[in-house]
Amino acid sequence: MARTKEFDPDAALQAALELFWQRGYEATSMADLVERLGIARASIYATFGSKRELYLRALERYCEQSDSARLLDLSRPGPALPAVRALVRRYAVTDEEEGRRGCFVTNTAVELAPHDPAASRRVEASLDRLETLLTAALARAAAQGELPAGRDPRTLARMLVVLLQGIRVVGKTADGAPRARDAAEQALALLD
Amino acid sequence: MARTKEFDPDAALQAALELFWQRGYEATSMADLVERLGIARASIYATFGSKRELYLRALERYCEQSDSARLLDLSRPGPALPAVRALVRRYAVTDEEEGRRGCFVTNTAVELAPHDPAASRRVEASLDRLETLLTAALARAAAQGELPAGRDPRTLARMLVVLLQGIRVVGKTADGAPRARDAAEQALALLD
DNA sequence: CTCTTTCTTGACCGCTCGGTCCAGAAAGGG
DNA sequence: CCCTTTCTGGACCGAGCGGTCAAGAAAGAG
Repeated sequence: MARTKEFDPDAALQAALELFWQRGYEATSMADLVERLGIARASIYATFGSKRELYLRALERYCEQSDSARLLDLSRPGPALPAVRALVRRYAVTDEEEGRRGCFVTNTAVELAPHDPAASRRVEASLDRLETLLTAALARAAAQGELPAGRDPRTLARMLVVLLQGIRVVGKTADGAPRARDAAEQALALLD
Repeated sequence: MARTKEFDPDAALQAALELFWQRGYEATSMADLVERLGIARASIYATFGSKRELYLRALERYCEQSDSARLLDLSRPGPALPAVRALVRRYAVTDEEEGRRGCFVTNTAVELAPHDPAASRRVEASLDRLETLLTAALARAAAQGELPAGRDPRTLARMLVVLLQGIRVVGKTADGAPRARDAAEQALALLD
């Protein structure tokens, strides 16, 4: 009935996600996006509405991707504690470029959440989701006798969630890696 | 010999600090600063050079202020562990406005450090300083028998530094407070 | 008082920002 | 094949950006 889109909106969203993730919201201009996505300005607006809406869509996509990846990591049958440990350690060991980029949710929490309710809600949802997944894994660990007595899965999960956010912050600086690694190992000592 | 300044550069810097702290670098315009500082645009440029230099000066000032406050907190003679605990807890319990503002160093780490070497260096210096202060306090605690055997003060300090950064991140969202509180208490369990 | 020097003020600069518009291209239904 | 509909590309928009400048006001030295 009418002309079809020439570009793949999903690929465009992914490209936008990567740019916003790397540079943040304010520091990314529409001109940057036009260049990176390889499509015209008007097509971006026709497809995504506005810069802010595009950002929020990208954030949503990021959350979906990392949520499903973490669900996979933490829900494998068998021992639960090693999976938790592995996840925390993976946050702690990153190369410098990865560290500079950090976590898109963390970045959004700091840059936009304080004055953007929609962004804040998504950040909150993402943290909740991670906390829930970790709590479930730790509860499973407790049920399987992997956890010392007297540890509360939810409280432990909260500590880990907060610690992971901190790791993404200190990872932004040049020599953040050793700090992050030590911090992760020390926190994991609470699981022994 | 010549006309004297009519405004107090120190007060102006403090006002700029508060504005940058609240809104971040990119989201604060020179027009905002002119309005808030109550002095003319050109006077700001004559005194501080550029928006970026003003920001870095404000950051430096913030670091000096919080460093000396924390030095006072952590260097009081007597038991060292309660001071550490109190500091961590003070990070964890904040009202909503304080939470939204967060920590200026954390904010800078996320927004500017990845692409501004000068900002990155200052963030790093501030984290180093906090780590050093905490390490010293924990070493003192260990020497006074307040700490369980087998705990390394530096590693513990790194864990706390990272955790505090995380607290400042989750505090940005609406219901971050309970998460932060639980996380702090759980982490402090490592000091028992 | 006058001269020199610095500070203050607000108009002004070129540029980039996010966002819109329109003319033309392309695709499918009749 | 043509007509309707949507998409594309780029020129274009007003607003706001960071930064500069020139003219006048004020203060101390002589």
